[in-house]
Amino acid sequence: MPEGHTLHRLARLHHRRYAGTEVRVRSPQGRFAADASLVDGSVLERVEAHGKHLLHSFGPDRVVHVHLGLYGKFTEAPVPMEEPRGKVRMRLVGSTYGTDLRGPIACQLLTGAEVAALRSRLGPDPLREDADPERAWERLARSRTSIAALLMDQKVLAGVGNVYRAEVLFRHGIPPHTPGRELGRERWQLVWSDLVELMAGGVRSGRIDTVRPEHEPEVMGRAPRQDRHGGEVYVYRRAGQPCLVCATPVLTADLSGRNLYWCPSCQQ
DNA sequence: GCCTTATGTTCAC
DNA sequence: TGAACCTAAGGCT
Repeated sequence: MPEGHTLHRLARLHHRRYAGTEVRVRSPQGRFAADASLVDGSVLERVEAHGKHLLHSFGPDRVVHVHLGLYGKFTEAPVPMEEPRGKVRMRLVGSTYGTDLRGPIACQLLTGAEVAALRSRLGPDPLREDADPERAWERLARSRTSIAALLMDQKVLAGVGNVYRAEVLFRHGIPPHTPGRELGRERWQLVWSDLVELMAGGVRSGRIDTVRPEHEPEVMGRAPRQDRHGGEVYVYRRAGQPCLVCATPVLTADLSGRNLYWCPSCQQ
């Protein structure tokens, strides 16, 4: 589930639910227990996301850092909550709601300096006001690596995952193997502003929808369909199926361990 | 029920 | 480049 929009959506939700109040923080599973005891009963000051990283601040030197990885999930329930079921890494309970975290790749307490180090490893995040797309362009402009690989590199750009990568390249007709430095600055600016818009939509809806109005099922005279993750997309996980625009079969390939999808005809 | 797969990252070689 | 990690859902039998 987690590309950047998911984390920003969670940040927004957790801020609304829990910020400004004292919260109980515990680790029923135990793996986060020592850190949890250091913030348990404290006032949660704010929650924010940077790329796919979620930060719950209890003070400048007490920041809970969560990265969901591929499997991590938050669930929530009104208080009083039932006994935790399964492996709950962190349970955070406020006055009206509580939330359980399972299966994250990271859940740890960080100091201010550690948070700064984390941020310095991340490229600009299309979902953050403070993002500077020029920083990403500087990396792209001197790289022979494919744009498909660069879009997924969190040091270049923070928050884009496998779905947004495939979809934004399709929407701009960019062949995925194009070297970063051959993209051109103007094209990059268009891609960036499209990501800003697409991902903001993802934060609002909680799903990834990338199909333009003119290609929607009703307009194209085909049956409505949704990707497994709940949204409507052009090429992601549609290998072998006809392109929604030109009917050419969608291709797939392994690119450094991740599945890449594209239309060889629309993206030339 | 078992097997595969997955919107991710890190570490060892 | 490949394995490891953590969990759940879908497809298969």
